[in-house]
Amino acid sequence: MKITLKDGSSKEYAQAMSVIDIATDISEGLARMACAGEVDGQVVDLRTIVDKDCELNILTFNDDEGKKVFRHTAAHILAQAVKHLYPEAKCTIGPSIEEGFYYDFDMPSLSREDLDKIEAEMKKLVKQGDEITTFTLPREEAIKLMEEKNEPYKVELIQDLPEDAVISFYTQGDFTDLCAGPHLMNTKAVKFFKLTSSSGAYWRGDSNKKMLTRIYGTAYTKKADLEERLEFLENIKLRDHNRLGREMELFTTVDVIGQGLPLFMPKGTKIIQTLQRWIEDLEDYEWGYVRTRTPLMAKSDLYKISDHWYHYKEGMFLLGEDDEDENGVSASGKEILALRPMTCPFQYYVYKATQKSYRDLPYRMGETSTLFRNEDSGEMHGLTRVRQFTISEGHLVCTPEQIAEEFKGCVELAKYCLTTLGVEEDVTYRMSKWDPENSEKYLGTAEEWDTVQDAMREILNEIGLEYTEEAGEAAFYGPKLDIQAKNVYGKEDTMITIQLDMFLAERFDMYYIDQNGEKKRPYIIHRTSMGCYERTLAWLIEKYAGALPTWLMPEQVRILPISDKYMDYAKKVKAELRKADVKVEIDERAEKIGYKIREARLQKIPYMLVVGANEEAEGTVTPRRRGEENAREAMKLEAFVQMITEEIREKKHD
RNA sequence: GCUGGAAUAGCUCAGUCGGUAGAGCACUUCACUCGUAAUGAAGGGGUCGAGGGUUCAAGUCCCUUUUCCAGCUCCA
Repeated sequence: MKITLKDGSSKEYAQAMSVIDIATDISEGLARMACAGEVDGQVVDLRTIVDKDCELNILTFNDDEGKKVFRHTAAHILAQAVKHLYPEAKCTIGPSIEEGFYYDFDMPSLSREDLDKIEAEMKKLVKQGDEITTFTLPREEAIKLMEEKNEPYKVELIQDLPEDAVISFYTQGDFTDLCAGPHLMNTKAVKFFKLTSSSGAYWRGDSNKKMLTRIYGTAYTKKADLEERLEFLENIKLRDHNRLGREMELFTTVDVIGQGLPLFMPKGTKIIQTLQRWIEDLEDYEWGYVRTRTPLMAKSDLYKISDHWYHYKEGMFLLGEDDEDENGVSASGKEILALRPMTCPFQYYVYKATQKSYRDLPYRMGETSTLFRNEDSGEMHGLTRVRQFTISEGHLVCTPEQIAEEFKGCVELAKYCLTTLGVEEDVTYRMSKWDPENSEKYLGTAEEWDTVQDAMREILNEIGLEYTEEAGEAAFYGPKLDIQAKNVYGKEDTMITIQLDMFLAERFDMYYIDQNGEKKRPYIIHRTSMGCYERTLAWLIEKYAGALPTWLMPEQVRILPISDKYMDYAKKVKAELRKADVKVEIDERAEKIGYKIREARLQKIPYMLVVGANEEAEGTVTPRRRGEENAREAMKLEAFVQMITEEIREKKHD
């Protein structure tokens, strides 16, 4: 193989390479494509064979960096193809993303047919195989070049670059783009790609700016990898909770009821009830919580004390007139009520209702709390983003000395919940900090925020948690530890949150009496143990493709009599299982056994019990476990009852 | 809120040039009483999301609107 350097010299390597791969010339900050690939069927990482003297750092597609370069080049080919077919289109930006790339254009929106045409043009360009070259220009000349090419967005991008920035361009054939690089050496490498979709996207991610047309695509070095990816995208639709949850009759929506207001059907309700009973008992009997039950609405006065009225009014549903004066009184003289978007101030008044001593602390309040948030119409999604939802809400009021220990307890409880549900491997931890650039969005001063954020960081480090830090994600009253999970499409949501609140205790004048008989300000932790039930159910459906662990299933066992001659025995089996609190039904219909089995399988029932002459004669059942249908062995009814009750009690999952 | 797509029986979908609304599954009834992924027959079921317009005539064309979907923005 041959690698050409910027100065024109080249190096020959002994291996004969067949697949195109990537190299980056670090010393010049430029990218070059080299030939790499397979030797005796093995993918070779070129770093292992490159002569150090040539100062080449070779990236392959196995590196994240290599994937980025490869797909970023695919984005440029897309832009070139779009300019060929739509000369009026204006280029903006086109980065690589996880498993693909996109490019935003100022142009009219596109249909699938349009995407197919663009794809065909891209294939032509790839086949043509233009060399990709680069050059740099001083600022003024760079602006001039983009003005000549009538690319106003590029001009804006250059103007926003630092004065002393080196402004680089990449050219392939008749297309030149402002770009920091690096890129492949030649377009012919990007053989296997697919434009997956197009949609709108705001220029610079700002909803006040123009809506552009974004084209998404994905690209791979191997045909098999591309096909595998496309198949994966097809298959995840089958796990999508929004589709599966409706198919399984867990929930539905009704247009006259409204957006973001799902209706739980009997099966979905049963699952949530099981989760809720588990969480409430866990908190109360193992973690020392007391339970509260507080109103779903309150006068605006309450939210003014908490400051929600000023920070979050847009997100609240107001009852009554909404043309209220500064005192929250409407033109008609009626007081404004608002549905609650959170539980905090309600539980604070439970705390305040009786005088607390340091001996009462920590005071841990739990509530299965329904909240209302007026999300914008385009934001709702299935069960993960709704306007009314129910969370395992809680507030822990403690002394300064207790705060670290209590915070750790909350993390431990959250982890226990995740582990029990079998999803602890699927989450990431994020410390959500305030944004000093936007301090008006938050209560308090920079010093106060630094103090409490340092305190949280110290606790997290003591626990040994792996976490990222992100500015601008905090609540207005304090920093959060957010436990994040991705849905099947890769979108991230907060599943659990644990927050330090350093301001509201003072606003609500909460205190306790310390050892010296003096009033002291407590600290408060806001937290959820398993977050929002709607979102958790969505997550579990996608995690288990609808086949939830037995303990959560609304129907755990279905008895399938061969014919109604065995109905009496079926009823006896059912009674035994009911006695053991197993959720069990009999399929009493006069259908053939094969038909009943088919239906039970489609409904992902954990256990089917086929009962006929043999079972009746011997007092046995023949359990057919979900997913292991071919393993069928008769066992005594008592043995089955014991087995399944143990599985349910221990909340086993696959 | 923004961009685009969609909405026809309970569900999944077909419906050509504007000319009497269809299939499969599901449901009901009857027969069958069955051993591990669909027994057979018959029947019922529709203001074609809603409102308006064009037309002799609208599921089909136009406008408005609601909901759902994919993204963007937002997520205190």
